[in-house]
Amino acid sequence: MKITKKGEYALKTLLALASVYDERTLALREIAKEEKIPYKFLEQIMILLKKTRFVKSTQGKFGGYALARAPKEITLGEIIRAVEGPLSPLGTVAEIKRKIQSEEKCPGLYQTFLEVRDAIAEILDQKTLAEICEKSCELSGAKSPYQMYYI
Amino acid sequence: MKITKKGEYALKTLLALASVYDERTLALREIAKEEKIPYKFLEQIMILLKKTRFVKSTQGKFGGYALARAPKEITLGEIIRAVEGPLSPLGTVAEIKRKIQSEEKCPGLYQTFLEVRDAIAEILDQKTLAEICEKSCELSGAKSPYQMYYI
DNA sequence: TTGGCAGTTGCCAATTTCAATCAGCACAGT
DNA sequence: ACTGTGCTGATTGAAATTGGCAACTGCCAA
Repeated sequence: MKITKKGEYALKTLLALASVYDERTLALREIAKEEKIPYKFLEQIMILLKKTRFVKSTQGKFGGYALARAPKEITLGEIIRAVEGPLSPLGTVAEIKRKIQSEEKCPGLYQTFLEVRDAIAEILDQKTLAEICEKSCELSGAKSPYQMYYI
Repeated sequence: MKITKKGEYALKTLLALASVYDERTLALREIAKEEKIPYKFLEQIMILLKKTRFVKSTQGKFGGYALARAPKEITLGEIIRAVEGPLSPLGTVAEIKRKIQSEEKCPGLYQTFLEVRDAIAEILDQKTLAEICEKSCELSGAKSPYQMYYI
C-alpha cells in the first residue's frame, strides 16, 4: 500500500513551487537541497511534470521552474495519477470492474478494493496545492515553512 | 498507490481457504491453478503466512493448507500488514507523525497522507474474510464462486 | 511387514523485471 | 562563459518469478 518516491518527490516539489507562485522561480539545485531529493532523480521527475503541463521552465542564468497553473487548480490526486498511474491499489477502476464482471472467483475482494480506491480518491481529489500550502503554514506556527525560498 | 502482487495473492489464497474452512484442506497446486498464481511464488508466500500464524499445513499425500483461525476473526488489514508492512502510503504512522513534528517543510502534506491512511485502515480493518466470502457469493449469483474446490 | 511410489510441504538459490539512483554530455538561454 | 535543462545510459536494490532438491505422509503392492 505504498506511494513511490517519485510521487512523494513530485508532491513536495510542486508544493514548494506553489509556495512561491507568482513571485519567483525555483532552480532544481535549490529544491533538491532543501527537500533532500536526489538531484538527478528530481531532474527526470521535472521533465515528466513538464510534459504533463504541471510546470513550465525558463532556462539560463536565474532560470528555473514555476507552476503552469494556479495552486488552487491543482489537486494531489491529479499529480499522483500523472506520475504513478491510477490511485486504485489494483490496476485501473475499469480493469477491476471488468474482473468483477468476468469469471474471477473473488468479486467481493475487488469490490472492497474499489471502496478503498474511492476513499483515497475522495480525499486526494479534493485537496489542492493551495490548501496544503496553507495548512502547512498553520501547522508550523507563525513562520512559513517555505520561508527559506524567499532569499 | 499500489498493493504488491504478494499481497494480492495472499488475500486471494486466504479467501479460498476461508471458503472451505472446517471442511477440507487445499493444496498449493490447486490454488495456484484456480487463482492463476505462479506456483513457486505462492509457495514462498505460504511459508510467510505460516510463520505469521494465518495458516497451518499438513504434509504428505492429501496434505495441504488450512486457515489457522476462523474466517470471521481475520481482517484484510491484518493480512496486508503482515505481508507488506504498514497500510500507510508513506512509512509508519509513527514515522509520519515524527516528520510532522520535526523540521520537515510540508507538514500539511503528511497530515493529508495520515488522513488517507486512516480512510484505508477504516475499510480494511473492518472487513473480515468471512464477509468478503459471503459478498463474493452474492455478487456471483446462485453458484458459489468457490464451488470448484468441492470436487 | 516392508519397501517404494505419488503427491505434498519446506528450503535455498538463480533469474528476471522494474523502481530508484547516479553519471556524463550535449543543448539552450542570458 | 556560466547556469540550468534535456536526454541517454549505467548501477543498485527490491519485487516477482523460476528452478532444483530434500523431507514428510499416506497408500499400495510385493
